[in-house]
Amino acid sequence: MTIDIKKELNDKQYLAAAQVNGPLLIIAGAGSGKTRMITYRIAHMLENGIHQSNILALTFTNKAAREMEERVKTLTNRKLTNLTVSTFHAFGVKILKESISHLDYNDNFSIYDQTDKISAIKEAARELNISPDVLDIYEVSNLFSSIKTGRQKWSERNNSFKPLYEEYQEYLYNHNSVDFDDLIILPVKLLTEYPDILNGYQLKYQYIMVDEFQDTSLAQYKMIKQLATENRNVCVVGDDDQSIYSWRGANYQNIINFETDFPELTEIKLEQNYRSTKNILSAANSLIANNTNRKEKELWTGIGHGKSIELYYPENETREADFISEMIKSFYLRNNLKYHDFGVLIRTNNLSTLIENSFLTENIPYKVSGGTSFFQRKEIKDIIAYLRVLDNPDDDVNFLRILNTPRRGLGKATLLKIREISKNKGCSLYAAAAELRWTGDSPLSNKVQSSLQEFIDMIEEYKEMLQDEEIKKFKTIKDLIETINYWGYLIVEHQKNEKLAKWKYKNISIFMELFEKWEKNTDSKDKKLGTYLNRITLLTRDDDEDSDEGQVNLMTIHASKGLEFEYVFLAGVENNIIPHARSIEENPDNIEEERRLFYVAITRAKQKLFMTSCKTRKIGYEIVDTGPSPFLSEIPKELIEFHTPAEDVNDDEAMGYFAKMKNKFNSKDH
DNA sequence: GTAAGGCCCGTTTTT
DNA sequence: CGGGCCTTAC
Repeated sequence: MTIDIKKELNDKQYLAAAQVNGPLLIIAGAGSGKTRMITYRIAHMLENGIHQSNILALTFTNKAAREMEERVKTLTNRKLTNLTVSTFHAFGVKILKESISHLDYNDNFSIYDQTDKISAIKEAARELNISPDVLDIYEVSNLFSSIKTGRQKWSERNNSFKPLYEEYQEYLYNHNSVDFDDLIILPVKLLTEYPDILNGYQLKYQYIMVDEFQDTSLAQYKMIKQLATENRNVCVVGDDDQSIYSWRGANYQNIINFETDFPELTEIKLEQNYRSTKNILSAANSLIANNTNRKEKELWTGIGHGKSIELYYPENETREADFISEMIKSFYLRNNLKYHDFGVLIRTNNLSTLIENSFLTENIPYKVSGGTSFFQRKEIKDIIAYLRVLDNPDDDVNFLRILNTPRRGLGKATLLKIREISKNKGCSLYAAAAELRWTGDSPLSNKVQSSLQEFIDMIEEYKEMLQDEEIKKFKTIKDLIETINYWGYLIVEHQKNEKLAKWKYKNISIFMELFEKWEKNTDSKDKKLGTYLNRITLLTRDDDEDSDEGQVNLMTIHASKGLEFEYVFLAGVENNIIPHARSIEENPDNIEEERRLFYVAITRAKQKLFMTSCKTRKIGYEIVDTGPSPFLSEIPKELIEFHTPAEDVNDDEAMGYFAKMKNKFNSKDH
């Protein structure tokens, strides 16, 4: 079967998909059929005899990667098990798996996420006798990230953190662990310092494609450049107007770097929008025109004007949530829409709670993406920590997490003794604890001694079981959870809230289901526990493939990039939320990035856009008068239908509201 | 030495 | 309101 890409694509898209050789820069406006173009481009390559294993497609999120892979598979009707479609970070893990031994790491390294990183920094601070409360740990963590990725240099202002940074690095190294930044930086190091390794990858990946190029960091760009510099078959696709990750090191400058490093490039602009109505697109265009730092472009659409954009001013955030629910319900019933045709977008994760509550009361099926990831929840992290230690005993951060969770009488004093041995012997905490267990004239009380012994023996036992290929790991882990009596722990910890305990335990069951599915899945050839652990550390949402259907999508604007919905609700369109106060506080120039965020939000909508701007909002504990987002005034008035807050709460609703409040109050105070 | 209860504070966005 | 950290109670 051949695919007629000329017929399926517009002229510009065709040009982009047909040019397989040489560097290509594609500026693809929102909704310009970028994914479609990329999909066809890959299919076109495959049809022209390029082997799938020679293609590397890099994306930003797991979701995007999965989607792209699916689409290519469907289009070409091939299995494509050797096509590499991956996020930057997952690709980094792959390189490290293969070559990290050159850097003197073991390939069963642990990946530390944000939380683990913070604990590691705290540990490092302890080593240096820096009391952790003098540090703004969050800030330090960001600084280290900037230093590591080369975004910032040591200067007089931050020099004082240099010893701590070095200690932190040593800590990671000693515990055979890497952080998220390492997943990019270490591969770059390998590719720079080992020409053989570089050659190997260049030989393998002769055709490279990068999606969401505007969101790549300088380090990620280096990686691309290294891989592509020999073959020069590299296609990057991006839209400077949708660059919303600069705080994480994403750099618009990369588009310029690309132009300098690959001067022979072809540049193609995709400006026809296939997604939104004229009204929505005009609003987006007028808004983004206020940014100074951008590539000139004007998106246009062949679609009609469509419905007007509507702006509502709810009294407060509860009313806002109820309003959104009501609207979704009524449109769902009247307009023959499915629930998954609705997208509810928010600037910050914490805005989701009330909306979720409202969906729950109204029985609207929904799905939140982003936010605290499933795998970041405490109960899941606890179980993962056990698995981490079983896989990599040097992993101190996770050892610390499980040593006394569930409580087994191994507290501060015991830990101090373990630390001492670890320090003297230069070994991991686990090894130190294992040694302490046998010490004859133990400095520990009998009770503690036997508890420690039991703990270590248990770990050893499960370690052995996991190595036995005959036994299903799923069963072993399930067994482990029972042995440590995690359920009992949850009950004790949440005595006053049995529901919470049950919910948490249910999460663990879900986790186990996911694991079992993974283990059973014949597609995954590498069934090592560490492979699974490293995979899930990079997941933010629970990627349940088939559950997208029939559910309203609730997510942050950041998470919505690349997606589209028939109807979009944008909540919290208020000053200090978008643009976010913190962002402006940090640097007034961030206003442009906030505007791009708003732009991304608007351009998700196909048919209809609703915006809500509350008059008051509860922030922390107090009720604050809020003003509408200043960006609203950058959209031509005639495009928006304003709904003045005329309708006050009617009596019935008011009663309902107060009754709810009263109940809430009563149940809390005995 | 460990665990339970009191007190303060509130991470923008994510791999 | 809930989680992390510190103090006090066993």
